[in-house]
Parts: sequence; structure tokens; C-alpha cells
Amino acid sequence: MEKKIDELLRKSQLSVTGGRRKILELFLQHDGALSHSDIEKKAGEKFDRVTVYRTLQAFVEKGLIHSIPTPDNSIRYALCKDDCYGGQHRDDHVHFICNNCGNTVCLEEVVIPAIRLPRGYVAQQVEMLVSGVCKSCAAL
Amino acid sequence: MEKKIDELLRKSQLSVTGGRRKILELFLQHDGALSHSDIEKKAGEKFDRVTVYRTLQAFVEKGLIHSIPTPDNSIRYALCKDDCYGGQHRDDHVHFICNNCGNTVCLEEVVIPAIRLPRGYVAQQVEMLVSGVCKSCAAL
DNA sequence: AACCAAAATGCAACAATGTTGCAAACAATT
DNA sequence: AATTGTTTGCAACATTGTTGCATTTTGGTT
Repeated sequence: MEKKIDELLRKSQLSVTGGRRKILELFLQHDGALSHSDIEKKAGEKFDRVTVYRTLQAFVEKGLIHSIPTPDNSIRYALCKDDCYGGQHRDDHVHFICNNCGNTVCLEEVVIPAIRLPRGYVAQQVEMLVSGVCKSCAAL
Repeated sequence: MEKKIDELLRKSQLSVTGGRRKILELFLQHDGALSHSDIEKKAGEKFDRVTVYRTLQAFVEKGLIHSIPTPDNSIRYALCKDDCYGGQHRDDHVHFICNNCGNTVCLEEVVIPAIRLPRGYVAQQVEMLVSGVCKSCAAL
């Protein structure tokens, strides 16, 4: 784990520091998206709020994570897959937010379908956000 | 216009007040989505911030407007069409955000395509957000 | 191993955004 | 015109996000 984290950071041209290690570890441990406040809580009192902001920003820039807009106005972040690096995101998958447990996950296997825009519009990025009941919650 | 506004408010079971009239007027005048701060600015210094929050909340609850999550973490609101009332939104259209002018519009004519979710997931609402260059900006 | 430049961190201060309780003002109805 | 319930503005507060700067740490070099 330790090794993997340092490797990932170096591969992303980020110097290896305690804060970055810890935050990246959280993403690797947690299967789903994390918000800024999630991270602050989970990381304990160890890191300054500002550091968390800057770390997340750096991770996004380097393509380690991508951000997910949510209806409740809290940006969440999720790990990018390996084929997504150098700022060249391939976020062509659907994001799912559970109305029950609040978890947000990437449905990597569900590709966003193509759409036809009206004449004159040029699409650069598409985001698809599904909310409902997730697998774990539906099973209860 | 005056009449239409009062009518709309009453139809939505909202008592007619100066603030609500003004804010609804802004939505009718402006073809596109408005953020909270847009409204504060456009409404002048007339209304308290809190009133704007509560008015938008009331409008959403009554189905006059719907909210649009954006990648930059600023919720925007847009008028609902007539067939969308009583909290029963029919937000089955795509939202477009221009990276150039920042405008957000509802593409009513572009329906969100159906998708197949993995086993166990239940969709309740789907939001599709396209960013790029809008018609007006592309024409320049 | 010690040094150095560049980068990251923590701190403080600040700005912006969102929430709550309460008293005063107002709208709809009788 | 009076009454009742709703809406508003204010104040205070909580949360979230930003910026500048001094200090510490990292990664590379001698």
C-alpha cells in the first residue's frame, strides 16, 4: 500500500508528502467519492483545511482524481482510473448518488450515451448524474 | 407581464409579495438559468439575502423552478415548463453550460437518453450536464 | 551527509455562502 | 376594518472557500 501510494504520487509528478500520502490513502481505502469535508473529518485533526483544498486541487490537475458535481452543491472527488492521467480525463462514465446512504460512486461500466445537440452548440464535456437507491441500500 | 406573474404565483399556491414578484420577473425576463448571486445582483439592493434564499427554496418546492448542479459548485435555477408543477418535476432535458460566456440554458428539445444501470441500482432522477460552447458564442 | 532551490505547509486574515430565531411588516380572508 | 397566518429583514452565527506570507519540508546536488 505504502509503495503503491508513493508510486502513484510520483507518477503524477507530485512530490511525496505526509498530507498527500494520507489523502490519497483515504481515496484508495474508500470505495466511492469523497467530499472536502469527508476528507477533513477522516484525516483527523492533522491537516490544515487549506492544505486539503490545495491537495485536492493538485490531484485534480494531475489527473489523480476527478470532481463530481452533486445536486446538493457539494463537490465530490473520486479516483480516476489508470487510463486517465496528465489532466486528460476520460470521465465518460455515469455517476450514481444514493438518496438513502448518501454515497456517490462511479459506475465505470456505464458509459454516457452520445446525444445530439441543437445546431450551433459544441459539446466539450458531458456529465451524467443518476440519483436513486444504490445496490447496498436496495438489498436491505 | 404583471398579470402573468401574479397568476403564476397564485397557481403555485404562493402568496404574492414584492420579492417573489421581482424574482419571478427576473426568471421570465432572462432566458437561461440564474444563480443565487445573479439574482442578488440583478434585484438590486432591495432584498435581503435571506429572502432570496427562502424565495428560491419556495419556488423549487412549488415547482416553479428547478435547480441545476454545475461543475463549479454553484447551483443555478431555471424556470420549469408548464407541465411541471406541484413538486412533480419533469426534468428530462439536458442542461448546457457555456465555457465561454458562462450562461446555463435548458435544452428542452434534447431529451436525456435512457441508460441501463448495473443490477441492483434503482434510478429515481437523472441529470445530464453538457459543457462546451453555446450557439451565441460559437457564432462569433 | 550537508546544502540548496523549489515546493508544500500552516497560520492568519479575509470573503463568500448558507442557516436559524425572532420581532416587525405584510397578505389573504373573514 | 380586524384577524390570522405568512413573509420579511435583521442579527448572529456556521460553513466553505481564498490569499499572502513566513516556516518547514522535499528532491536533487554537491
